[in-house]
Amino acid sequence: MPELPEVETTKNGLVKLLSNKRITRVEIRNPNLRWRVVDSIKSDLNNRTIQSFSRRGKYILFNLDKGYLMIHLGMSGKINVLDINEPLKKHDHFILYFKNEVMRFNDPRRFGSIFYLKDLSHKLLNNLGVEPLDESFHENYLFEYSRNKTQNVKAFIMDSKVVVGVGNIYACESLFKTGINPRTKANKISKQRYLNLTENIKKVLTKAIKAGGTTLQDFARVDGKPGYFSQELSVYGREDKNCFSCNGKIRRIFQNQRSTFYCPKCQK
DNA sequence: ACACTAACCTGCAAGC
DNA sequence: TGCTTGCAGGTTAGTG
Repeated sequence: MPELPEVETTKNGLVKLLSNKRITRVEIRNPNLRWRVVDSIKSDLNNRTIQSFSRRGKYILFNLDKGYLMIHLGMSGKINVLDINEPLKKHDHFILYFKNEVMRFNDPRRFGSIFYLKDLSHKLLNNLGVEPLDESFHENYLFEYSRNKTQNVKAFIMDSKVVVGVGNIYACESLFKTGINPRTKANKISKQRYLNLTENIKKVLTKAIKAGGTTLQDFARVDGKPGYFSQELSVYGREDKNCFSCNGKIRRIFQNQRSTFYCPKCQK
C-alpha cells in the first residue's frame, strides 16, 4: 500500500476528477474486504453529490452532500477513475458510477476498507494521533509522548495513536536521514534528535507527495500513471547494497513483525 | 506497557 | 516445468 504520500496523491487525483459529481449507481462486486462492505451503502451513496475530499491518516474521505464515504487502501488498494466502457479488471471490488465515468476500487489482497459514515465520529478515526504535516507534530510532542515509552523508536513513530501516516517505508527512510538506530528506545532519544526526526519525517513525506508517491509493485495513481519516488529511497528495500552516505552495507532486521532497513554505521 | 500472534488475502520471486 | 516457501505498502484484536 500505499503509505501517506500515495494516499494523498490518490486523493488529489480524485479532487480533479470527481469533485461535484453525482453518484448514479453503486456496485459491490466483492464485499469481503478488511471489513465486510454492508449492502446499505448502496442506498446511502446513491444520488449523493461529492462536494469535496479530505484525508485523515490514510483514510480518504469523500465529503458528500449528506454524510461521508470513507476508503482505506490497505496494502494493495488502488482507485481508478475511468471511462465507463473500460473493461473490468481482476480485483475490481467496488464501483461508483457517475454520468460520464466510473470509479473502481481495485484491491488484490482485500485489506482495504469502505464505509459510509453519517458523521466523522467513527471508531477507526476517533483514536488517531496528529497529522505528520500539521504544525502540531513537533519535537515537544514526540519528546513528551515518548518519556514513558520503552518500545523501539520505529514502532513508536509507526503507532497511529502517536502520529498517523508514517508507514514502514517512510519510518525507515526518516530514521536513516536522522541518523537514529531504529532499535533505540523511544524514551532514550533527546529533544534535539526528535526535532531532527520530525523535520525529516515532514521532508520525506512532502518530497514523496510532490513526486506523486512511491511506486512499488502495484501502486499507480488515479490516472494510471506511476509515481516515481522509489528511486529516491536510501535504505528501504536495499539490503546488502551500499549506503549512499558511508558506502557500508545496508542491513535488514525484523522489528514488531516488520522488516526494518538501516545503515548500522550511519544510524547510532 | 509491550511484544507477539493471528487475522484478513493475492501475487510474485526465489529455491529446490 | 512445476511445487513450496516466504515476503510484501496496513491495521485491528487478542493473549501473555
